Amino acid sequence: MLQASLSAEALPDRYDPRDPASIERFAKRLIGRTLREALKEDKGLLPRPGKGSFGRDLETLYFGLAANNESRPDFELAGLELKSSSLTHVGANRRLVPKERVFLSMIDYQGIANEDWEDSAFLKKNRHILFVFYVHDRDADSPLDCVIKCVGRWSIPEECMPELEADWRHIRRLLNAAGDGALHGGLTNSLEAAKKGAKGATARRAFAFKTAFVKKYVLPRIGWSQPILPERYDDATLDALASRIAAAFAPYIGMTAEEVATRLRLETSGAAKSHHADVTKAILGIDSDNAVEDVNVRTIRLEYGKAKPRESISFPAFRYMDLVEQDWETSDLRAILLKPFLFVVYEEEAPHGRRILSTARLWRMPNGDLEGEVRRIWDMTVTCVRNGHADALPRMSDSAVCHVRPHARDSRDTFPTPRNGPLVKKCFWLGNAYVAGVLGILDRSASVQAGRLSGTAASTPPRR
DNA sequence: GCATGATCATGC
DNA sequence: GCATGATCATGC
Repeated sequence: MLQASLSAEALPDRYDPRDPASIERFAKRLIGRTLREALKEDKGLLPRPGKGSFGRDLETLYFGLAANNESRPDFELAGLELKSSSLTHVGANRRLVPKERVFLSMIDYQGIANEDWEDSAFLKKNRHILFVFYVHDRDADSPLDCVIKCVGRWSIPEECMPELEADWRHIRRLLNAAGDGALHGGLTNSLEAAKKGAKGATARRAFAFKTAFVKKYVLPRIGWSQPILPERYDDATLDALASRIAAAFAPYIGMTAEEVATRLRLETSGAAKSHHADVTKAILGIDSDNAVEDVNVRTIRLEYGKAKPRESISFPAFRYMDLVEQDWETSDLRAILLKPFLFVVYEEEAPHGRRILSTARLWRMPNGDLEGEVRRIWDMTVTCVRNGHADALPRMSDSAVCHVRPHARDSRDTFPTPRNGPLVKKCFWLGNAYVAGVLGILDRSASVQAGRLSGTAASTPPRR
């Protein structure tokens, strides 16, 4: 029945070595999996357990490239260098940050003396990079067992060129003047000459992007952002956000919340009980400690074979005394509904079966519904409370879009009203039939019925 | 089966 | 202790 509207578009199982976009699409198959899983599932390969080199195995086993030596980019025909590195969790919020500097090509101590920046070996090799970032997991035996989080093509941003050039020149100058001994990482800002390989006399240096540079100029440009949610939502932003959300959820469609939690190495106190909201945040790359502001995130549970969710959607309880002082234009309800929703749907795959993530849909309430039906119900509610009818507020049968119902600890949990004494706390709800329409899970006849109940509301086509 | 009222679970 | 998102219970 319900199609996973954001399910992964089929990603290719091979790539065209001349086409950077094709290579990137192929690489993105890795997102959400470990390299070991990808090698097994896609290539039938079983690398030895234990250590192993992520970078080398990625290059040779996954992409089937010959181990490349220096100067030319790994994907030579596409002019694209392959680079993998890791992210790690830090701080109480467990934010993800680059774990270490990203090593680039080795410094050619002799060659660099005669180079200029524009035709440097560094630029030739590293101007265009396909990055593959995995999340470091201290429990994993090998980097091959770490989940790959972020994959994308990247080119050195123009705005970074002056600084990189300055760093590069600085390194070259020191090398020419005083040799290797004069170098250390602290001398430059973005690009450093970092020691690589066994320590001791044999150690050589490679160019490396510093972690701050990676954090600021690499990750945000390859689809990684933290948080993912912007402040304002015109249509263009919303569309852009929708596709990013689609991409973020795609690897997890079809999994249960627990499987997603495991996959994301979600550390929750309650282990198996990991809350759906935390899973959603984790998928979006938002720290679970942080509130998701500016978007109404809601989990929808759908029973097998049902056309609409069992439950309506609640909002915070209102204070009757506040409510009667508000104008619609500046009301709490309007403010809430102006923000987009992210509906995350978990659907039973069989009667009483596992509940799997089936859809994640970003949606904004159409203005007509907001200023029409919702406003009508809001006006009715305010009028009732003002006039001493706070005990008879709009019910579900009054509108498929929006109604009022209790939202309290129990029936003794009350707020004062202007003229009816204390009454159980209540809030506005979005009707489950309306939400079903939004999600596009009502069939036509049901839509018509919901439309009749709600005026134009439920027949409003869902945003794509 | 659904609308309506009631309450739970979690986290701060 | 309360706000918030989510879910349960019951009677029509």
